[in-house]
This record gives sequence, structure tokens and C-alpha cells, in this order.
Amino acid sequence: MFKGQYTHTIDAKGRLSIPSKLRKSVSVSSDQFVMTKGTAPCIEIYPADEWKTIEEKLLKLNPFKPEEALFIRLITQYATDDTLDSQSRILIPPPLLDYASIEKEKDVLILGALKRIEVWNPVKYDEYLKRFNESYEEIAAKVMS
Amino acid sequence: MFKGQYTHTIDAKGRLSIPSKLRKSVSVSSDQFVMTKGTAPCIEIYPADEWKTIEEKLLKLNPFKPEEALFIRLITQYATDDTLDSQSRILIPPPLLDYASIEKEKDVLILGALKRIEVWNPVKYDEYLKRFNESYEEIAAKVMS
DNA sequence: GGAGAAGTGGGGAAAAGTGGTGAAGTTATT
DNA sequence: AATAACTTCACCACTTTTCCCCACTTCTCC
Repeated sequence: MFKGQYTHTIDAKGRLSIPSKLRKSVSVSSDQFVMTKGTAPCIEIYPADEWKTIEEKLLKLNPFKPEEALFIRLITQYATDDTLDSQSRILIPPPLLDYASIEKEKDVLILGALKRIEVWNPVKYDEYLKRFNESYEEIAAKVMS
Repeated sequence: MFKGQYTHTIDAKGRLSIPSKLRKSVSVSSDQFVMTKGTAPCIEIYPADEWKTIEEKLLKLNPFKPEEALFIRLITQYATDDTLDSQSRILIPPPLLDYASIEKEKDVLILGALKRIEVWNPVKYDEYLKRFNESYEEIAAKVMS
């Protein structure tokens, strides 16, 4: 499972190197990833295996229900798969960078979040945290009870 | 189960040696630990086995629910695993040191707390204790009845 | 007081992260 | 249809950080 936080930079070509500790968390030899737009304003990266389980859930939705069809469009529209290059980097497509307000040659915050990796604009992540008024203890008590 | 208190120093590289008495409390040959931010202003260190039970709870949460996703981010962001080096030390990442107000080359208070080990800035621990008005005797009566 | 264990400090090899160049393939233009 | 220009992707090289190992000091327990 992914965990930890890391600060890397997106280079001028839109490449992002995946922290080695996160790479080691992935089931061996699977350097295939799928990235898509996050439900929060970030980029979500899934190992290919994990993406399959999400895809299965999507397949159970009914595309004739407008709302479910919309969700399918939104999530698949931005989905891209890629394999790591020889320097363990993935190439992030411009639409995803736009969505997450990430600029090339700037620092990004990489979060390990169990089954997925999240990539944030550090400023946006701060703003995101501030939107919630509750303290860590309060949330822990509510969610983990 | 961990118990006792110890005073060690964080070295210039952010390393902390785990007291030998605590090491002996851990189930044999498991020198794998996971540390994360405490609900109190300290660092919590769990043996890897113990952490798994926490992780299982987290995996049952639904990352498409905003509040549950937030909690996953908060707890996993600070989670780091590490194994003891040949001198029985672990490396504590800067974000955790910041959170617990611990500086390098300073003394820290290490507490054995049953299933986990806690690392405190000694000053912060005093402040923490003073926040509670009740006496030891009163708390005991309330909690243990 | 001595021997062994525990705790602290530091240096060097190896890996991780970043930047860049060149070849191959694609598109466009003459 | 051929050539030029641009984009894409794989590979190479350098810098920085990490981590592993060795050495010394201090404390503990006979």
C-alpha cells in the first residue's frame, strides 16, 4: 500500500519521476500505471491491476442513466495509461496538468494514499485542507468508529 | 507490550535509536516499523504487524466519499515505514519532526505505550499534560471503572 | 574495575532524481 | 511524392541524496 509524502518536480516535458519508495510498494514488475483526474483537484495514479477493479465497478453502472453515463465520461475522458521510462518517470498529459493546476518545471506534492498515488499542486493541497474545519482527532473519531 | 520512558537524542541526520528494552518487547526478528503522526502532537511508531491491522481498517473506507478520502490522505501522508539499521536506529522524515516540534541534535522523550512507541518533544509533553485539569486519581476512576 | 552492551557520530559507495540530446516516427508543405 | 519541420520517445550523463558500514564514547552489570 502506498504511503508517505514526497516533493518532486515536473520537468519541462511534463515528466514526473515516481518516488522509489512508492515503486517498491507496487507488486513486482508492474510498471504499468493508469492516471486520471481525481475526485479532489489532483491527479490520481493507479497501478494497472488496481485500475482494473475500478473499471469493473464502472462496468456495473448503467450508461442509460444520465448521471451514471456522465460519471463514466468524466472519469474515462481523462484516463491515460503509461509505463515508466528507464528513469522511472511517467509522462502526464497536458489536460491532467491543467485540471490539477500544475505547471511544468514546478514542484508538486506526491501523496501515497493506499491503493493510489496522488499528485497535487502544493498550494491547492493547502487550500483543500483548509476547506475542512474539523481537526484530525475529530475526523479520526468519526471515520474510524 | 511497550512500556517505560527513555531520553535519547535525534542526531544531525534525523536518526533515532530505539531503546534496547523496547526492542526486546517486539515479537522476534521484526525490525520493521511504521511511524506516523500521532493524534496527540507526537510521533507514533508501530511494529509492522500492528500497522497492518490499522491499514485493514483504512482499506474498508470508501475513497469516493470526501470525508473518508480526507482521512486516508491525512493518515497515510505522514506514514513511513523503515527498518532498523545496524545500530538499531530508524530515520524519521522531516515532516514528522516538524509536526511533533522536534529538532535535530536535541533530546526527545520516548514513551512505551502498549502497542506503540511515542516520541515527544519533552517541552510539548509537559504542555500536553498541563492541558488536563483532572488528577491522575480522577482520570483513573473515570476510565477504569 | 573490567568487559560487554547500548547509544552516538561520521564518511563513502550506491541509488535516486533531474536535465538534456539524439534518433525515429509523424505531419505538413512544396 | 519527396523533403522539411516538428513531435515523441528512448537513452545517456550529471548532481544530489540516501543508506550502509565502521569507529568511538558512554553506560550497565558483573
